[in-house]
Amino acid sequence: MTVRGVSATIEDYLKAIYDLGESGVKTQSLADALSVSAASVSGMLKKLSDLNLISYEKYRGTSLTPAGRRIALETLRHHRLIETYLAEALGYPWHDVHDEAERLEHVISEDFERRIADVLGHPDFDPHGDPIPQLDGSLPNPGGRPLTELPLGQVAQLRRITDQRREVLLYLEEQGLRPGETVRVVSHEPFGGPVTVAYGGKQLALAEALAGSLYAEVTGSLDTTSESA
Amino acid sequence: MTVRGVSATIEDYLKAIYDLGESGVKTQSLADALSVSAASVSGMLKKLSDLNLISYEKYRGTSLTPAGRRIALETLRHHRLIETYLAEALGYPWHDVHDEAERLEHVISEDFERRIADVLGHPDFDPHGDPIPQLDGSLPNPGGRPLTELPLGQVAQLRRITDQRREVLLYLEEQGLRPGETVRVVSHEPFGGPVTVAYGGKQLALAEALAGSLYAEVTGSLDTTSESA
DNA sequence: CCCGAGAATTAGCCATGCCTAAACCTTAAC
DNA sequence: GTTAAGGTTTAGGCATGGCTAATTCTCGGG
Repeated sequence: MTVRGVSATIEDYLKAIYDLGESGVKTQSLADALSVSAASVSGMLKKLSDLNLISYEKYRGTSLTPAGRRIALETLRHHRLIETYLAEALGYPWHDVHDEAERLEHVISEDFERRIADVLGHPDFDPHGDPIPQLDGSLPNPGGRPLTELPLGQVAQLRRITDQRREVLLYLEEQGLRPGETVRVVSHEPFGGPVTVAYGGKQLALAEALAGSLYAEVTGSLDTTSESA
Repeated sequence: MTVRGVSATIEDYLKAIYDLGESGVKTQSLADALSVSAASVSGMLKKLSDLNLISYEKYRGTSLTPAGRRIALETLRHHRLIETYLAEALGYPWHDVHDEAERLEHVISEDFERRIADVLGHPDFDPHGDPIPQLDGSLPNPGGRPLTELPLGQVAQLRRITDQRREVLLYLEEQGLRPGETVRVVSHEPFGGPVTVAYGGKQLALAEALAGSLYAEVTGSLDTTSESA
């Protein structure tokens, strides 16, 4: 168990429920997210319900109680602060921070949390652009829209990548596509076709699903030239 | 379980066996060190023996095999590097690093270890003056002798405090007695009497047992004036 | 040499979380 | 409205690591 009186496993369940949505989280999606059998999830949901961390009606899905949400957000804050610290202070590449943070998040003290937040100047976002839950439980607004929803030719700044898979992040890194980059959507083929994005003098065609996990903020509202509209 | 294929519990047992001595470590001392019942220790010793991490004859005490020692040293290296990092990079006070390191040591990757070692310039000693096991398995020579064995009046530099108790470290810190300080033993009363040490313009009388856990290195071999010999 | 004290081990049990297999709901299609 | 499929829960186990109580061993003193 961790510093806060619940086990690391429980923290992982609450975190997973949190980012699977506001309510009606299904057993099977949790099982998938946690790489665990549905039966195990059922057992744990019973337990979390007894602990008043989730509300749960059998066969009906689950959602966090305020107490459960609080723990989920604290854990997420740990995770994202650690990711940021690993990148900023220890020079970790972007795509390597997740796994390390996944283990560290459960064992650091509040003191540790405070100290790295101080060193980092109380950041709002982690290296993937994900918002870091604040001490008061609020979430900074991440802003931006998925590349799939950006008008063609619109110049925008890449803000966030929500895909968590290491290989995907590694690929984007290799292609030089990371938060902060200025991008422009050149084309978006219909029927699930690829999204082509221009940035830093090159173009890249992305699967639509992947493009949907990249969020960019419109900067100057300047449209541009070339093979856009 | 940790990065290295054994559980955090096993790492703790091996670490405890390691610093309880070269051989013939007794069940009860392990139980005391780990705050666990002697029965639990017996069970675990059986298991560690099956894993070839210790050699163990029932009722005869135990000692580490090379494989066990390797894991103990790796864990200790983690622990002491983390302690050093917490103090140097995050401004932890001396007496707070132990508990935090105790949890972190089991979950950091080799990558993390390498990065903090780099940042710290591959130190030989942690904030308590304990030697940090090196990558090749060697231990830097800590040097120094216990204050109880220093000739009266001998000027020496405080190198190491082996007592692990937080309250004790806090006390020494409050008294300004920390590694690096120049000290001189003023008196040592017989029959377990206190050891009085002079440093930084003040004097302090320490219990003999405590004085025995403070190690100092003779610097200039100058004896001095005043109420010495 | 024997005996008792104290240390160590075994026996039997508990909690946590995981698993597979079997039973059970819910729902959508007919 | 019935039914079959699929998702969910229950039943029954396993591994880890802890506990207490009972047993067994070792060793020093007589």
